[in-house]
Amino acid sequence: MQKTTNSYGRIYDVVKHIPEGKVMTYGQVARIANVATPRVVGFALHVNPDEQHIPCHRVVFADGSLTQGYAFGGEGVQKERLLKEGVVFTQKGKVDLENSLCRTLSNS
DNA sequence: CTCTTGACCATGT
DNA sequence: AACATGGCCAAGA
Repeated sequence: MQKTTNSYGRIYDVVKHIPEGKVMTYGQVARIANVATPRVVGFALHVNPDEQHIPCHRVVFADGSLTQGYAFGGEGVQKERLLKEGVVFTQKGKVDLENSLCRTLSNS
């Protein structure tokens, strides 16, 4: 596993491994995927070659806010999707990182 | 090879 | 608290 495909392959693998009801920040994914900067993560998800198998909606900002600028299928759909998965949101419209942030994958 | 842009993050004002 | 700037790395033209 974790074959050294490209940095992208690692990103997709990590994102696909995000458990339901949990979310990860771009920086977190970048760190676990051994990617240089979170920008590459965002870029990788942007190309999104397997959107049906890559839950990019489970990837959020470090603040817990959702993707600004572009949605994978509509505006606000991401939030609806996360809510349906069991992710908790705050009154501020952000993800409750205290409860939904996946840190179990933190690879030392 | 060089320049620009990009689904970010942290800091400063 | 909100807005603006800098820095990081990679891919496209």
